[in-house]
Amino acid sequence: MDRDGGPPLRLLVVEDDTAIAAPLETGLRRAGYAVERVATGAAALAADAADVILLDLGLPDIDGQSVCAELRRRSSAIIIVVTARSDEAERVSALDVGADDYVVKPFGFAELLARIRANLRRTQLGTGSHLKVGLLVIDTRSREVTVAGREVSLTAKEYDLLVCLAEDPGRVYSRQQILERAWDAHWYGPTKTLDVHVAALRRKLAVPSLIETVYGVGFRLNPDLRELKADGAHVTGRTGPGDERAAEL
Amino acid sequence: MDRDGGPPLRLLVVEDDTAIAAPLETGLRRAGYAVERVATGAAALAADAADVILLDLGLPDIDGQSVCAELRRRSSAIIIVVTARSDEAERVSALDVGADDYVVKPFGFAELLARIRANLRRTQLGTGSHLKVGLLVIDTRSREVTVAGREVSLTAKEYDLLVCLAEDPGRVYSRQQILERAWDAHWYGPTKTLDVHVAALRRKLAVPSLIETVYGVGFRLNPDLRELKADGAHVTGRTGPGDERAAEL
DNA sequence: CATGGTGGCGACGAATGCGTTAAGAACCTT
DNA sequence: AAGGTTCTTAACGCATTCGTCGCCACCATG
Repeated sequence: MDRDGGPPLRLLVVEDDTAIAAPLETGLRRAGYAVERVATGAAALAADAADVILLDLGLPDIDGQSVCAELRRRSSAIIIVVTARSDEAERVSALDVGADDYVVKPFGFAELLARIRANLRRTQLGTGSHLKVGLLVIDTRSREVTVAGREVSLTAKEYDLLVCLAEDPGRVYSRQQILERAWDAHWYGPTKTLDVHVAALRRKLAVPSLIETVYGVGFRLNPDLRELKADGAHVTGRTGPGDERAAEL
Repeated sequence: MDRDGGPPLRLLVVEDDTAIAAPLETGLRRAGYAVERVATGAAALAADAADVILLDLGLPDIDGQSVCAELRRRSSAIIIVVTARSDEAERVSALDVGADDYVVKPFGFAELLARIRANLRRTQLGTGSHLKVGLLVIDTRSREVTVAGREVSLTAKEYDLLVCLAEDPGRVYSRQQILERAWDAHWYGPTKTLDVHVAALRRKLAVPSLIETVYGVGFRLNPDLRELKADGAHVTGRTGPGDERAAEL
């Protein structure tokens, strides 16, 4: 959890509500970050350079989106915006103007740490704002997605869903986990809508085996798909049903 | 919950009702956690650092939310609050001050374990993604299972069952225990279905001695099976021509 | 060695999970 | 307000998995 070696990463918290900011600050400090905190957009823009910026979009002075855009203009820091539950539009537009990621209130502290780490990992790997999984390339800045070089245009939900899976290729996510990440933090209700979106995604990506179904569990992104096979076949890959033949190899 | 040979995760239970805490404690211990238990908020704040904190909000001394906030201030542990069904407001505010998740009373033990695991997975603290027992390797991230390097594809129940046994190799689990963990917290019906699944597992794993039967008690995973011995028996190793049990369902 | 209790496993119907299509609801744009 | 997207829900058919039953093999007593 603490990354040892090297100077501590500088983290800027932009949050006006002290009740939220205070525990956040100490928690992040504990996790090994050098934390600075400001309460307004103006102060954020005046603050020292940071490696990671945690930006609440509901600020008292300047509207969050402008702050985000301006911060991006001045620095290449990782910007993670914090949004209220319902505000999908705001979230998307923040991402459009340069945020790298978002967390939805109320968010768990552990989740926040995980998101920070995930983004750090990505940028330190030199992949910048790109998420690559075999044939699939996701530009998280522009929200552009290409499969085998061909660009695909996705809706907001489709994109979120895909990014969620792409953040850890090969890992199996339950429906609940996906819904919590790409829909709402504590989704409660039917999960059928997810299937419909998965179907839409598969159709658009045009490589059916990219998103695999793990029967009775959930979905995962196929990490081993390095080239376009003429696999006209439909449906799923791995964990096939009663596939005893796996025993001989 | 063996995280690649790392030390056991430390788990703190904050609960004043002994009738609830005691079984919880033993159950969690059995699941591989190093459990400490305290009965008051004050004691919780004084306790040693933990990786996971299970916090009942209805404490006798300090109000739960303050304890939660203070715990978060001091540690980046995963905090899971326990609330009564009705108390949604309290639950939400606990999440606001830093809790990572919640479970609602009355909760099933299996659900609790699942919640804990889910959060560990999320934080990648629990990246003990590999469960190794001799020939057997379980990747809990991708749910891939290999025996002596051969990949085996399992159904959801088979996988759960295997993981349950693999979490403490060598330990003998009663049928009831296994059913409660891999099926549902309160299973009262016949236990015959378990036998059928064990049979399926043995067939798929193709190493019959991996899952051992303890007559009159239950099952256990054989922890001492370090290599594939081609001892006399024609059942192991390569899928022989006459061995239709491993080759066909 | 007979006997009752226990475990192994094939088979089959029931239950569940999944993919798809289509229709309504909510949203954004014009 | 109309026309377009996008999201959600319902419905249906198919595929897979699960739980039960039945039969036989095995074990532990006396």
